[in-house]
Amino acid sequence: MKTHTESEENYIKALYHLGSDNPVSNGDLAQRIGAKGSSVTQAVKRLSQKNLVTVVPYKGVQLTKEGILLAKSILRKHRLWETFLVDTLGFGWDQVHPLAEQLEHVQSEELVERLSDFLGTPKHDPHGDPIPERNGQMPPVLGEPLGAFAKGHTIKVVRVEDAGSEFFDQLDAMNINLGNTYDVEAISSFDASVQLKSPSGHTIWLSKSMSANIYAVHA
Amino acid sequence: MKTHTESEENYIKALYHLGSDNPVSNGDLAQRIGAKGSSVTQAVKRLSQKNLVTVVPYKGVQLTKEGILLAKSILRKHRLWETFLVDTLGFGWDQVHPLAEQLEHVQSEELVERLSDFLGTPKHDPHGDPIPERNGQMPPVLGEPLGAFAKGHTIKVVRVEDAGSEFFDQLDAMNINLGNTYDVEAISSFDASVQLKSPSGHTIWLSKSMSANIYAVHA
DNA sequence: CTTTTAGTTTAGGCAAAACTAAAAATTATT
DNA sequence: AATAATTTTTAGTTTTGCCTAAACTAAAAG
Repeated sequence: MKTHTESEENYIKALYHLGSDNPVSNGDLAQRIGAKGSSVTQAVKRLSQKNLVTVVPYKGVQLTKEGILLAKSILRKHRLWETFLVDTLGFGWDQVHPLAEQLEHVQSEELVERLSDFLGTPKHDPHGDPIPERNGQMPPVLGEPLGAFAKGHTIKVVRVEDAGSEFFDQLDAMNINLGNTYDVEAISSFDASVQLKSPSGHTIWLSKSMSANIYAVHA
Repeated sequence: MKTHTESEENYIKALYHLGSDNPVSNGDLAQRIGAKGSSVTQAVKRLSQKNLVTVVPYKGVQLTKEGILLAKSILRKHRLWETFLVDTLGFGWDQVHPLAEQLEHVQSEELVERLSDFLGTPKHDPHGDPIPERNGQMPPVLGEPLGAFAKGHTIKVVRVEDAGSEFFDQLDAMNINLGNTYDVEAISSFDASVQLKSPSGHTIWLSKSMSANIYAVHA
């Protein structure tokens, strides 16, 4: 696999995130990257010359098969590094994203594989997101949003969506972590807020915007 | 501490390596960096605008106090990552340099300090080179070249100079590692080659060019 | 004391990657 | 359908960092 610039890799990542099936608009991509539309036009031109994307002017950009594979390999690195930072170095799960963004650009197949081995070939990162495998296969995306469960069920938190540091602060304040189990006490039909009871007996109220970013399975 | 480009950091590193006390010539720096002299002239101009070096045209470049501190912080990262790669991920000591060159550019004070803690705040890297401390203090440079010891003494290998992959291959072939002890059986006054006996009774002959890159202390 | 040589700097280009401003194409609205 | 609003592209700049070629400096050789 050839080597790519960080900028290229960032565009590939962004495209993958915005959907690897449907074409992505210049504007959406610009917003996600944090650049102006004109810069994006130039960038995707460069990417298409490397066969990482196909561009239809005025219509949109789409990753090629090669581009998708590259995206997954970057995501693999990103999520393995996040796992390392949390599990091995003791960072908080709200701190690791910007660091992983730097580490994911380090080029070395062997490093990635050794890291994966060292971590025990994890299938999911500290946020519960699936870590792509060497071959590009994706482990399952875990859980459903809390709102999908019915009153009376016991659930286990398995994933949280990265919704900014305030979200994580809130989770920490409520002592909510992956693996925690709760009884669903109520789900408001009015504002979709959720009421949980922890095994220690504490009751937790979650707003809709909180609960929508928390995913769980039946315990 | 401000943030610097990788190119800048590479120049700072090179300058430090070529000697932080005496001024360095454009040519030496160019060779070390792997760029042309003209590129170096421009680069050091940029660096001097950031107060990282002082330049006297046609005479030479020298790191400022600020530059030396930056150099040490990069070296600290480099050597901590090398330690991690060897001790934690099981890389060979001959493999880690290019990887550490990438990892050393990751910007995060906290990451460095957590890494150091995780590794047990090592003072020397897998080659026996001193790891600068947070404050810039340098642990001792270990050992003397094998040729400095006299016949009959028992010595312990504590450091090897990075002299390319063939050198490391040779060390591996001879099973020479940091911490190994040997008896000095002979030092040739003719070609400065060295003859060692390992505890297991094997005798090893080292050419001058080999022994000059191997450092030891009295065991 | 001039000339040659080695080393350094300037000058001018090129590529990547960003920007602004203006033109063109698309989509939405009367 | 015609016009307005939005989006995208083009065109021209900027910065970083490299290059080659030409000019310059300093030191060594004649």
